[in-house]
Amino acid sequence: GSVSDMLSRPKPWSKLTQKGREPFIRMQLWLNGELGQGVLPVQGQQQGPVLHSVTSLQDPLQQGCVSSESTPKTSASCSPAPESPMSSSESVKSLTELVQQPCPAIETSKDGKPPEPSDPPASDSQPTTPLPLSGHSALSIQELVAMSPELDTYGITKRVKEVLTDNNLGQRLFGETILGLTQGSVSDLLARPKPWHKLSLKGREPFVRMQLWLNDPNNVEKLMDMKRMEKKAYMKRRHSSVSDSQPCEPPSVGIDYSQGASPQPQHQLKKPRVVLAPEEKEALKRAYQQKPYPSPKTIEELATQLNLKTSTVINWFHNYRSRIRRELFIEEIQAGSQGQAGASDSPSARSSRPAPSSEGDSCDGVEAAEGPGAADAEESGGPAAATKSQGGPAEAVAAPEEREEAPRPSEKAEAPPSGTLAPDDDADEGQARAPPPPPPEGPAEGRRPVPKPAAAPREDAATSAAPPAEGPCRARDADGGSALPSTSAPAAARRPSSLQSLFGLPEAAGARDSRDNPLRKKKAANLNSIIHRLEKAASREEPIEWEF
DNA sequence: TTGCAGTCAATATC
DNA sequence: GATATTGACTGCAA
Repeated sequence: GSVSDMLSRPKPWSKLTQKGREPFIRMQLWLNGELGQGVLPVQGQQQGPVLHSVTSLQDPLQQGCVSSESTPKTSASCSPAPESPMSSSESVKSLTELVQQPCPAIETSKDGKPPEPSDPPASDSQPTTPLPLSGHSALSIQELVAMSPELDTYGITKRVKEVLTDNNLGQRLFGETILGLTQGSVSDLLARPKPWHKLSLKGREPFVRMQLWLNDPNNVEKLMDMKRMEKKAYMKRRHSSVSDSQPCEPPSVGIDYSQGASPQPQHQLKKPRVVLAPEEKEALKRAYQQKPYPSPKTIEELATQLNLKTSTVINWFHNYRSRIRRELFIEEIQAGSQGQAGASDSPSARSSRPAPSSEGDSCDGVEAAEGPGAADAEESGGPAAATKSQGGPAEAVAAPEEREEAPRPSEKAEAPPSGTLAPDDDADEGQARAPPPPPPEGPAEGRRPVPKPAAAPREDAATSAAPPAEGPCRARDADGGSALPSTSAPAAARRPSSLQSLFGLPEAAGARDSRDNPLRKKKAANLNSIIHRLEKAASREEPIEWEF
């Protein structure tokens, strides 16, 4: 009965409650094939009156970046050509904001008349800023996300970046206004988008929002308006404060910080940000290479030796693993996009970005530099082919053992003394926890004095801990030394030793172009990821799908 | 309890 | 001033 009623007497979008809109969204999705295929042939109705708005909603998602497959039919069918962008944009809004507020005038009348005249830009845009999704809006967006077809995150971010730069719009404004995220998050998101399938529902939300925004014909204007308004507000504030002459009160709560009474009010609340010294990072990286998943004991030791809080060490490992993983994703994407051209792997990536030191860094950051081209070659051992596709993972997987050889003694030459980290058991434990890959091989714990910069005493420990075959290490084999040592980063100087040693990069050591760093990192990361998954799989026993 | 995803927000860099 | 980096935090899942 409800269906009948709805089909025969659809209410205009603007008159619908959030709940009332739901069926229309579902219908639209269904029409687009996003929902299970229906049995009913719906054609004619597609354009059905009501849907317009709904349709638009959907469209936005589909256009543009939807990954290839999904879109086809949809677009065709549902978005009647004429669909004025407006409508879609509107709908976009609707999705996001609509729900939040009483409806913006989006009316739907039958055809997509743009009921709501192009949007009154500024004003509404701003007020309506979807961001902070709260309540409903949040829900709706979530629903949208859940039902959204696969989006090309890389493509979306690319376009967003273009639009922002072309129009001189900042990440902060965009993030706060459109995504509800801070500048840092936006930057990160735009620079390192994860592939859609690796994102959680929550993680997909920003991409859906970006897609909607991209499809909004007035997107730029709205943002510009926001910008203007912000500026005005700022000026206004400034003026007022000036006029007051007083140092105006700090925006927020500042308040008492001045008084002596409570010497610490605010301050104490804020704990100073911990900034790890390069040496410390190095040490941690080395430790990571040996054991991406250090045992509590190892963590403890690392913390002690580096004079850091254990929580800092723990956080560092979490962040590092996570970031390395992301780097990999990007590379995969780039590789893929670029061509899959050859072997997907690294080559591409690197080629594209020669000096990705940056990325690399994510890991190490430090040295990335590398020699130009050459590196690549090397890295892949065989040139290109190798890496990614290949090697990377695959091989990795396959061969853990091979790599194992690793223990490379010599390399270490430099190894500094220190040492002792928790090598021994750590090794076990650390990895142990998860069915470690193949560590067995070498109990190598060996603590060898690793060269590390003086600073980090312990690192060597880590390092020293012989590379039990850690993921990373293996990498090296893959291509030859290039791999991991990356960490060595610190100064060029040190690199030789430590890295090599760790990873045993053979000759590479010498050569090690910097370039590899990034590579190595990637590989290392990749390996780690593989290992981790293997471990999980082992524990679970289920087959895993590797996508390398 | 552990690991991870997603973010924030302080800093660094450009 | 804008953007990039990164330590820390929150919430969730296994």
